[in-house]
Amino acid sequence: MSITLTYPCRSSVEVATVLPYRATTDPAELAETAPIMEPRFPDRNDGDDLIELLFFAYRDFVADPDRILAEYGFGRAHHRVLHFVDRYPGLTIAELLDILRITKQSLNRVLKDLIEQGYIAQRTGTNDRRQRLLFCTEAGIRFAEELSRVQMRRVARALVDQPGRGATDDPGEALASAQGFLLAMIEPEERATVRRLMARRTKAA
Amino acid sequence: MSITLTYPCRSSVEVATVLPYRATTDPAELAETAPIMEPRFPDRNDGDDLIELLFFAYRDFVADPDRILAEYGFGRAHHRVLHFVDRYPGLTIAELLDILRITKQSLNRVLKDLIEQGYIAQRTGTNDRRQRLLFCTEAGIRFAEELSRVQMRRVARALVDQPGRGATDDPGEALASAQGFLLAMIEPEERATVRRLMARRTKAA
DNA sequence: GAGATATGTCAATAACACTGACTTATCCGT
DNA sequence: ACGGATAAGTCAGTGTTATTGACATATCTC
Repeated sequence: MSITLTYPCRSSVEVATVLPYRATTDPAELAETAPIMEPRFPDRNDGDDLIELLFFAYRDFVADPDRILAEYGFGRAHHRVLHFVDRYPGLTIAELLDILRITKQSLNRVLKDLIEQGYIAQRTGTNDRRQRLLFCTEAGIRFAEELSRVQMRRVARALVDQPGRGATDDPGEALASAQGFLLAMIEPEERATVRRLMARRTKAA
Repeated sequence: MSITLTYPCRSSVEVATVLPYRATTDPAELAETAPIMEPRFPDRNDGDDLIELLFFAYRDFVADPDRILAEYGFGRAHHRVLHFVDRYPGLTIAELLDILRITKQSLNRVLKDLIEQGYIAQRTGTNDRRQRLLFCTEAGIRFAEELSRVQMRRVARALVDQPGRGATDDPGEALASAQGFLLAMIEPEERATVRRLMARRTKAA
């Protein structure tokens, strides 16, 4: 029942025919429910390892800025808002809500803090005057930069430090494969949105 | 001042001589503070991209189990405890606290819920009777498995789905490089601990 | 002008974390 | 066997981040 197309050398991921989950009972829709190729881990430890590594990596990844934020009396939520507003100036509230996946009320609390303390400023939209476009102030840019620095350092080191990678290995490959993996971890329907967003970045090289 | 050892083809990570940060002012210790090779992104967009991708990947990664947990009336904190106890039966409270990086009080709240509802059981340590060894009950194992399944699926797909990867590419390589990157993201002093922990896994292949 | 949209705001609640202080049981070295 | 250290449990209070539901305002679009 499970056609293993596994690749020769080692246990990693196999592809098996599996009936895809459908929320419908509509016969017309179910008719087109052909078996699809569903990837599986022949050794579930490989999957568990990756799940745990993601947990540990994220744990330490957020610990860096947390230390700095505590000095300013802010939390992680403030960091996320500041980060995205810094990187995508002119972001609207709706866009920010879609990125962060929190409610308007949750966003408002932290956004209010950042505006009141002069890190973020609002401007009424020009095309659509209902929108509030968000921008970082000078202080906001500096703050975002300070937070970014520690995370940037960790990520840069991670690309170079990888055990098993020789000095001859191209870190550009490590970067590309990390980006590829992380992008593929994103919900498929959201990938285009993320790509579109990231294409809007304004920082100079 | 910044010696670029960048690799030919594309902009990714360069290595520059940088004075490492030292918390000390002790001259003896400072004397041995030789410049070390500090990796940098020549194009900071590469770093920012990776930081954001990690955010988005983690956001969607935890969203899967969140939906299931909500049905049971549990939260993320319960999932984390259940996951680690399931995978490392006999885990002690102290070990769990070190993994999760939360306080005893925070752990106790969720652990109590899981014990009261029959997903986790405690046994007094045999070597050291002060310790409480944690184990999943049958129900706990099933619950953990249900939560694991959706995350496993996302991770397995991510290794196969990666855009730019042809069908000829070895997903074993994708797995190895994702593991390498995530492990390298972990605080260096913690990597050994994580490796040691993961070597203790008990699940059959 | 009507309905949809973007934002802001009120009140109440829950999940998850923290600090600080204290207790109990057990282990280990002298 | 005593004393200090360690593992765990617990009490009370607090803060951050999130939630829901309801409603208000301004603006856009047709």
